Amino acid sequence: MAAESGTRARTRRAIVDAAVALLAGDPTASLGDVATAAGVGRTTVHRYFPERSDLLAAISADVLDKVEAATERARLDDGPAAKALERLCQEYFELGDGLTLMFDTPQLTNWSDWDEETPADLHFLHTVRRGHAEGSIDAELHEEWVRNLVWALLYTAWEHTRTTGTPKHSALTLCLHTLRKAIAP
Amino acid sequence: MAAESGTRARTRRAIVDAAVALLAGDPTASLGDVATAAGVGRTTVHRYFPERSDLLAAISADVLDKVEAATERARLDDGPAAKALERLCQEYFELGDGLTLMFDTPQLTNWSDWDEETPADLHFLHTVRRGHAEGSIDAELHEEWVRNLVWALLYTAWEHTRTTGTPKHSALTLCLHTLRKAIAP
DNA sequence: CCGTTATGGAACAACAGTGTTCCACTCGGC
DNA sequence: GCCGAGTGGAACACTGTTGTTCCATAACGG
Repeated sequence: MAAESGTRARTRRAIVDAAVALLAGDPTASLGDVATAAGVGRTTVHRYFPERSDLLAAISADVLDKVEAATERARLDDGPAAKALERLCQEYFELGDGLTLMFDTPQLTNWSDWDEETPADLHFLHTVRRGHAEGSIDAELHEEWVRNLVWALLYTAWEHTRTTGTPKHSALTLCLHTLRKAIAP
Repeated sequence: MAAESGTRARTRRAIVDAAVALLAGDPTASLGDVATAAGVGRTTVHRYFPERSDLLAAISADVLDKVEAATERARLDDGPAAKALERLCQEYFELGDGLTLMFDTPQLTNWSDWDEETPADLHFLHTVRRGHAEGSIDAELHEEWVRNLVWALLYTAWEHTRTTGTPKHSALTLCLHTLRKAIAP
């Protein structure tokens, strides 16, 4: 795909970012709302994303990119697997709204890209197996369960900040504390 | 409220039950879909619940009732608090779709009834505090965090059965195993 | 068995969201 | 400054959902 002009790239980003923030709060928000939140006209949104599904696909790809990048940063292959998962948890926590969105908008993850076998996912599952082998992760907990558990804890942590007003770092601490104990052998 | 005729009570139940099952899968399902799922005409749905919000309110009340009943059955005041929470987890797990619905349809819980201070909720939080005092629950984990954690684990367990095809009892076992370790001091 | 009670279906108006077109505008970069 | 890329807004048709009304008919109960 040809490189977009600076202006267009910036507008596209504004729309996608606004959409993520908005849809995280209300997955049924209208395109008009997205346009307003992005500070652009509804027409412009349609210019970039002809159909709603196109916008959703773009969001999906965007979040996927961020997840992959976060996974890279966690350096899953370094040190004990249990510690690696904690690092990953910290990185994922930073994804914020993107996290919430993925969690309660399954239609997004069932998209073309997420063949349930994204590189990040495979790397994650592999790390859990490594943890099982080296004894740093409870062998009773199946790989998929650990994956779902991590996502659920992250979602809970964000939810916790929203409902109780707990500062983010405290929520993250609780999240990591809980994860550490849960996966310990 | 005057007792409803047997027929009406039965129809009302069919509609509410169908709505819970359907909305758990897709919170945006139309009233027509609900009617079909319940095996009644759309007109009939409107006869019982003039507006969509009326149906939602009825569902909310219904789920709330079931939560209260499940909480009763768990006998939270008996034995160690940690064990009590495990029993509660088992009872809540049986709520099935109602669980999913509450989890990702916050608009329901923000309804009139759920003043964030339902009897079941208060009893739950009180039990956690008891656990803190008697030392059976990790004092680092704030009451609200434990509550959110339990709900998240339950949701995860159900999600796990759906995506991996794991039998329900296995998912519940994983859920309880994880909870036990997470809240242990 | 007969009347009340409950239901299903069709038809309707109203509404919100979507997707499209067109035109006037403004902003950025050469 | 100028030109074209990029934008905003108005207007439109279209769709699906909602909520309403009316009537024929099925089911239930005494």
